[in-house]
Amino acid sequence: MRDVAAAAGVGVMTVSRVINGDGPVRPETVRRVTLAIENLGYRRNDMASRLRRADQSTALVGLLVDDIANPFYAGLAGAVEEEARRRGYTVLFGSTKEDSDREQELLAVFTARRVDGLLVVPCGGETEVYRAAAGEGTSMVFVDRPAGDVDVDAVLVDGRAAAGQAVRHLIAHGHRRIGYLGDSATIWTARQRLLGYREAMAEAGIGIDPALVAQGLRRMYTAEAAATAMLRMDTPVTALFAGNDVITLGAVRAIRRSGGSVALVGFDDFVLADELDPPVTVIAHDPAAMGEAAAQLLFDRMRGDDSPRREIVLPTRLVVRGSGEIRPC
Amino acid sequence: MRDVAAAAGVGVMTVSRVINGDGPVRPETVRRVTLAIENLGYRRNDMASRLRRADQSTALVGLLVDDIANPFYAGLAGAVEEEARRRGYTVLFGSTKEDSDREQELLAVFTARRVDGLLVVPCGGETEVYRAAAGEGTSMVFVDRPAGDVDVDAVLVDGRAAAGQAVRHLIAHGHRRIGYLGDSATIWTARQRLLGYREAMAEAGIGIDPALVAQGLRRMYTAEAAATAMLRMDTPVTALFAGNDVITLGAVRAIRRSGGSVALVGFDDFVLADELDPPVTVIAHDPAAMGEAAAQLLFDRMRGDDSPRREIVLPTRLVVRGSGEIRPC
DNA sequence: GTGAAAGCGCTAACAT
DNA sequence: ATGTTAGCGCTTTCAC
Repeated sequence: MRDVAAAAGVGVMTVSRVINGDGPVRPETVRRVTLAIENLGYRRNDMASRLRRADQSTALVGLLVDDIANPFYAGLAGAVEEEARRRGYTVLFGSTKEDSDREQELLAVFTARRVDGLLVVPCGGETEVYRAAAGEGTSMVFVDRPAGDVDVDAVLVDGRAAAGQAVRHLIAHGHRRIGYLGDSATIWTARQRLLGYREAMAEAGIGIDPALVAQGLRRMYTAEAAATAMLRMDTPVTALFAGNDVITLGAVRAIRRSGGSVALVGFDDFVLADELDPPVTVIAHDPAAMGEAAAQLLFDRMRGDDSPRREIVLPTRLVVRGSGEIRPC
Repeated sequence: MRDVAAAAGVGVMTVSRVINGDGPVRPETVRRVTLAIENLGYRRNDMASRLRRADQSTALVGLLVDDIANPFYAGLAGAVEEEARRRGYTVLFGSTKEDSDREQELLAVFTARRVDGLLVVPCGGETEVYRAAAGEGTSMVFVDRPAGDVDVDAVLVDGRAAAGQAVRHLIAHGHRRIGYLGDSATIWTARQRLLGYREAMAEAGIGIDPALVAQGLRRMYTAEAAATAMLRMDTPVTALFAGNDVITLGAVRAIRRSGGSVALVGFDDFVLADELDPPVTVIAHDPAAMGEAAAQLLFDRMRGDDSPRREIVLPTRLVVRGSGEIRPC
């Protein structure tokens, strides 16, 4: 910048004014400075600029998801980036892989960079880390899950009600031996969905066989194995409820390989669900809508909205396609 | 930091030394400073710290993809983030949505933030922007596609050869009326794949009917419509080659809806490809491997490797599953 | 309209 | 082992 000022024969302050396009500068001076900038290929250092600025804003938001490679979080991330870009913000992102240490590390890195806002899919674990990360000019919004009793906005779906609806749907089609396939119990959404399953079963007066409840399924193949085991029991399941998209894929594979006709309702919609045979009945919701809502909430907070904690519950809907309407033989 | 220094009764430099864990400080002093840090809830401003540092590194890398919501780029992003995190770098990301203006804007934002490295899936357009972005302490690597004649490393697959292999595979199964469904001709990969298609057709002495070449398909539904049109011609296609994952999904839908048995080979593998009926034959390659290779190359460059431009070509393989082996009736 | 000086939060280079 | 001074690249404040 000093070089530019020297080349244009002006002070650094004038260069600053020209770059920022504010403050009074004579058109002729603007031209000279612009020319010098061109010639020297000068580009302002945004970090240095922001350091001295009054608003103390970095125009940075951090996004922490379970795993960006998962289509659900990828869709969410796409919406978040879109909202951020529209407002002139840049997105830092990280995948926690459901590891608290890693989450804490990423949170520390982001806050050290003084992000203005934080969008977090919290993994189960100590909630103290969130309190430490938020505050002092850093707003925070939870996405997909809340975290303990932390006083932070959250955008969620009612997985408990939706899972209940899914399981009641299976029960209505004559099933009583219904298997639950879910993610780790450390994850709030997984617990909620299991709760919905239990409630629907209890409502119908069906006792729950512990062998029909598989938890901790983090990958498609483990889900497939768990589903296969349930299909090969002495008294096999006649229906399965799968707790998320990845698990549903595993269940689809297991059912197809078993050859039998077993009912299935999955949580989360996915591409090609309607092209499988049978098409897969799911509890659908919109990851992009979730990202957008969360981003909007976050930017409201960043703009100074200090109203009480808000919890936005997005709708889910049961998409009937065929796999969930198979009756037990 | 001054507050901490005052509270601990030391100079700011001692605080700096304690935070960075280097330089000689008496254990007793360390304790006092650490305590003051705890009490005041002090956290170093990473941006300010890096501004003054000698290496002039921001520990930031930028990732620019077509669309993060697309599973292919999401997988790539996951690998990039993993490699970056391992090395203590943070990832900024953006989706260009194949819009040159948007790409240029994001590149400008990233370079203004002085990212140490840039991983870019370049969209077709002026190549001048890349020259402007790279250089001056910012390394750059292209992923998935090169850009014109810009002297920048690239990690690619040989889409031309792979597409040729796919089309020859269809020809070997007796097809002559083979439709090409591809993305915009502005995209290098799309052009390469079309080239492979043309070459394989020419090799077999099959003239290309322009009506069988559909380009510019950016979404599943447009691809579906284009495929449907080819299936409903007076002399319909007996086989389709789909230029990417999204287009393949559209083609699958079109074929299933048409009810006929039309052969299909798709570019890019996708989840559930083997669970469809018929299972989909594809040209498979690994987005995560691509992200990893690109990140490694980038970090090598950032470490000062100034060897001539490298071009890493990752392998593809034809995964025979059924849809590509259907013979014309 | 423009420039000089001070300072954002921190570290390099030298003191002591 | 610790403190002091200068300065990273920029903007604020205030003087001209």
